[in-house]
Amino acid sequence: MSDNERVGRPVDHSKGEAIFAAANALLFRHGPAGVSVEAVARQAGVSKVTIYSRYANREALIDAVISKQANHIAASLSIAPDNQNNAHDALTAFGIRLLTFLLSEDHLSFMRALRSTNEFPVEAMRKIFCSGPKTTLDKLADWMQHAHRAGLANFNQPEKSAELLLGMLMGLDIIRAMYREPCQRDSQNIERHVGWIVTAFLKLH
Amino acid sequence: MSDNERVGRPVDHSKGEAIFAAANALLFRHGPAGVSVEAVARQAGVSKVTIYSRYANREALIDAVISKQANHIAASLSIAPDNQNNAHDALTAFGIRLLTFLLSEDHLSFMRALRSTNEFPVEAMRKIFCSGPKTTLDKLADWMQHAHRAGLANFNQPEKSAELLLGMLMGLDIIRAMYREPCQRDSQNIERHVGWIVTAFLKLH
DNA sequence: CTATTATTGTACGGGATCGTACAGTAATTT
DNA sequence: AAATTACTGTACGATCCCGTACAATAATAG
Repeated sequence: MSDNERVGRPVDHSKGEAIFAAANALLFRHGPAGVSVEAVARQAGVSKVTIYSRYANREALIDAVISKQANHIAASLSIAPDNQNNAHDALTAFGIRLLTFLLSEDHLSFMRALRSTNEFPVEAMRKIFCSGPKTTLDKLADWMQHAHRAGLANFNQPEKSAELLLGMLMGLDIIRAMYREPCQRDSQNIERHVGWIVTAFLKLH
Repeated sequence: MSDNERVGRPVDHSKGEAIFAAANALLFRHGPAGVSVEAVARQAGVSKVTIYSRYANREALIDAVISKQANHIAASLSIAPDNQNNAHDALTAFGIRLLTFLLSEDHLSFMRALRSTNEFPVEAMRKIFCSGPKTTLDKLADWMQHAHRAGLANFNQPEKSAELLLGMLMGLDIIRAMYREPCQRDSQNIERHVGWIVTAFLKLH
């Protein structure tokens, strides 16, 4: 609507997408240091000015990429509050989804792209944490509280139990990812592992 | 000895220490990107040439800092293979030491300093991983194997059990550290947490 | 003192990047 | 066609950094 009302050459949205895609690829392949405006322009087949017409500066561009990915992660990780018949099955399904995602190239790249202090301010990191791991933890704790009231298991400390289960599921895999150790788990391995962990976890409750 | 045999102005070792300390501080405060040779020289109160007389180039300087810290970490984390009377006490002591270290400013700074792909090559990251988490895991697994043979508990899959315990102990704390969430645990909290975890862990064996 | 080595300060060439400027070209509305 | 907006390519100033060179100074051994 406002597009058709305006005169002059219309904005080429494919350029915007190319810019974002290029920044995304560069960030995940080479980290923030690799996201130079000139490299993005080169890879996107776009002029530098076009980038600056969409983002105030380099930092805003990187923030946009990180932010989008964080939202994507948040959307990917949740446990359905409805599936409350069988604790073992529900937690197993959740665990498989969780580990599959955590060990996916997408997520590993994202983790590697995250840098420390000065590249990304504490505030931005916290935002990502809240929309990622924090949300997952909270939703899992909620689910456990409901399951507890439904008499499914003895989750009388849902927050602690939720964190315990997450820790048990992840083991050292997150640390391996941090240090870029090659991932050892295929999907079958994940299923076996999650099954074992959930069984042990429920034995404690 | 070789110092006294040589003629000419002797090397001022305090300069070397100042350079290392400055590089260390800059790396942990601002990450690799903040370790410019000029900044190190400035902060160490030393000329750039003096730095280049000790390190071949910027990368060698950063490598030295990382390497030293990795060795320090490796030395800090081990479970004594002798304490095999009481599994609960031994594992609790180990867990407290582990968490205390993992949540220490030293280690958190180190983690934050570790960056992704291109700043540090995969090879360097692997070296750090092996001398850090890998060693800890292996030593714990060894301990469990001995404990199993001694009839202390049913650790018939020591590697899996060791990783499980580590995951249970860490929970989401490592992830919180990654995202620079403020650490919530004081020493009392750590003791309570570890006690609870070890009790649960042993209940499974 | 002399020879020798360590260290400093300044300066330089080479490179990369950021963000902007400018003139020209492309696409669209009126 | 005229006006308007989007986009390109090149170039530029500013900044930062690396690694080296050079002359001068400091500290030691003989």
